[in-house]
Amino acid sequence: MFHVLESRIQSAFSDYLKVRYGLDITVVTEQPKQSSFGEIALPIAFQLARELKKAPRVIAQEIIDGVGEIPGVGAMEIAGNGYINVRYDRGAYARMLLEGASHATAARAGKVIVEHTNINPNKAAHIGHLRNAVLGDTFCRLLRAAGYPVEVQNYIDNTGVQVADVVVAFHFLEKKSLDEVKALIAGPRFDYVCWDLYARISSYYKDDPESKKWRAETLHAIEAGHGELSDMGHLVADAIVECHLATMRRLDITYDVLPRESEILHLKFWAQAFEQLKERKAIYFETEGKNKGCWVMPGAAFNDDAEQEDSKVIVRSNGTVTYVGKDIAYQMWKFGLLGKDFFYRILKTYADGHQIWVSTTASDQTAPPFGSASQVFNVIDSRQSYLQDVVVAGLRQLGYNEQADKSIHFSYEMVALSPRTCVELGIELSEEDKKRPYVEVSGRKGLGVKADDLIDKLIETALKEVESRHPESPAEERREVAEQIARGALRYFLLKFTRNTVIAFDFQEALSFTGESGPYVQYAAMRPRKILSKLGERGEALPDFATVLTAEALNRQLIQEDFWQLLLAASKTGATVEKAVNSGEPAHVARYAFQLAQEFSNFYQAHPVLHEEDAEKRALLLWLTKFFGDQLDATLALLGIPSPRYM
RNA sequence: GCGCCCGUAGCUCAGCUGGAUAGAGCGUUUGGCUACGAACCAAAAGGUCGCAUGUUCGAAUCAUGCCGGGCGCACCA
Repeated sequence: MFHVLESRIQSAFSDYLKVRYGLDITVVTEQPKQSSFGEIALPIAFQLARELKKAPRVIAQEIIDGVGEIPGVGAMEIAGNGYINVRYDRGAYARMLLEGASHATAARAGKVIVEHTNINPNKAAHIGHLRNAVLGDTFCRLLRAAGYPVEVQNYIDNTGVQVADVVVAFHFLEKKSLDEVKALIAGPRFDYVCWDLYARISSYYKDDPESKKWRAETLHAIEAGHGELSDMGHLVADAIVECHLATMRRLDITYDVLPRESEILHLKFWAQAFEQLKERKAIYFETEGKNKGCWVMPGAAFNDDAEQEDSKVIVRSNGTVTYVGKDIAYQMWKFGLLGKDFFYRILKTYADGHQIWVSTTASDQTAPPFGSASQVFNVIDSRQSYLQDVVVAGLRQLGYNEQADKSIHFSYEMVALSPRTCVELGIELSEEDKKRPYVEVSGRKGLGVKADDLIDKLIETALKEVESRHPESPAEERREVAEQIARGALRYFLLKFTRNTVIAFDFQEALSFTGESGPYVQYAAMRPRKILSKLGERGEALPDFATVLTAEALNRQLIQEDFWQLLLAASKTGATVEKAVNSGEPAHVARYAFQLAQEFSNFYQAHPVLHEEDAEKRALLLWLTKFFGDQLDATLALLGIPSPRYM
């Protein structure tokens, strides 16, 4: 609601400036430094001072006098050297909130695709993958809240080197047959088995470089798509994808469609893209130098200043296509530029009816129309920004400038480990590493925190707390609450950092349920519900707010500053979502949730709602309680965090 | 060597489309459960915003240069 009034003020000002001074400028608004200055501050007079050659205060006065009445605005005043501070009409504003004035966000046209998770299906997910998935999933929720139709994709590289390596380990190292691998898949934690195996084969390659020929052989078989090695590749990849889906499900993360690399190959997506790239001279055949015999994209295409920047190989001299090439084809498909589509089948249907589709080479199932988006967000680690630049350059070279502009690398920094956590995990550190603020994880070495281990640990920690506080509750229910708290703790922990901050993962910090944490917010969100249910237990009903709390009554009550500030804070959800979507920063919403929780905890402490005797004030307190509870729950939902019924 | 990111309180981080007295959490010290549950609240201490120059009425925020740290720059993904 806050931003509705804010934009109303902005347009009133800009209309006036146009008429009065003939100026067409965008009016910026800010939050005043101190709440006592009002709700909105406009530094517009400073902006105009030079142009109009007048003192800012004089200009500010002219504007205030001229701009006239703005519905919902109570007063405007000049402050400091020429700030214009705007105060809302408290009663009118509260009344708008009370009536639930339609701030229903308008649906926006143009599908947005968000691609996230994208874990190589060859081992268990780790903490870094969780950051990717939680960021991507939360951003999807925010986009939907802002009115965008969203399609969630999780790309599966099921024919790549990493899958091949695990197949090599099973087949050549462990001499396992297909049936033996199937037995392992049926057993517990197949993704953990592969995690160790992947580390083993990686070090084996190092000790015995000759063994790399196994990889080449396996990769070739997988790409050709037949034979035992290929079958095993599919078996492993499909099983690991199931593990990943289950892990993500624990955090309430799901997908619409899983496009797989095997279909990109077999449905000849690349061949189609290759023709376009050649035809439009986006790539050329190199006849000399180190890249002789390859199709390459000139360095100038993706790097404007460096002349000596190396070209990027797209097709190798042996005729196979690189990952970047395949990614260009995939990116073209996302925008509907390829002239080809996958076939699809339903991979699974969840209890709530949500279906996950997966690409396939032939199908008689009718799938929703996937792809053909007008905007694409690729949630990918910042370490891959160079390659993402090449992909976008590919679109541009093909003449798809509009799509290139709408192709966004939603990058984030890695999750490393704090030295203390390394020690806990039994990872040996060099003296040099011990002094560093963080240590990078390595899948190849098998170093890292597995996602499921972390979630288990969080649940265990939460369960202890819940058990000590609610010994009388059924065990099953306590478990459910503990799971919700764990989910809240983890998602909040991963979201509270802005994207370009390296997270030095630390168990102690992640397991903390106090201070700026998910459980703190969940705890605060539980309190309004508790108050309202206590009211019911006393046999009292909620007053009819709409009749008791007239604009006059609200004005009387909201003179009290902390009530007004509280209400104001809780009305900024929409503004926060908008800001987070525009800046691509889910952390803004996480911080907002924490702020709301703080405000309410404060209120809770200061005003015993049910003990209030003055009827009008009591009605206000109850309404604030109700309103806050709803806003807290809604904000948590935006973050994918559940609100436990008790804690 | 080139490119991208980071440097703000003891620690971990917000704030960066320039704007009023630079903010949180943790930790430290102190106080608050006979209240709608203390996973809470209140208070205190704690800052050359890496350094320098510039632009500006005004810089943590923009520009340039330096210093320190991280990550990229494969016919791997």
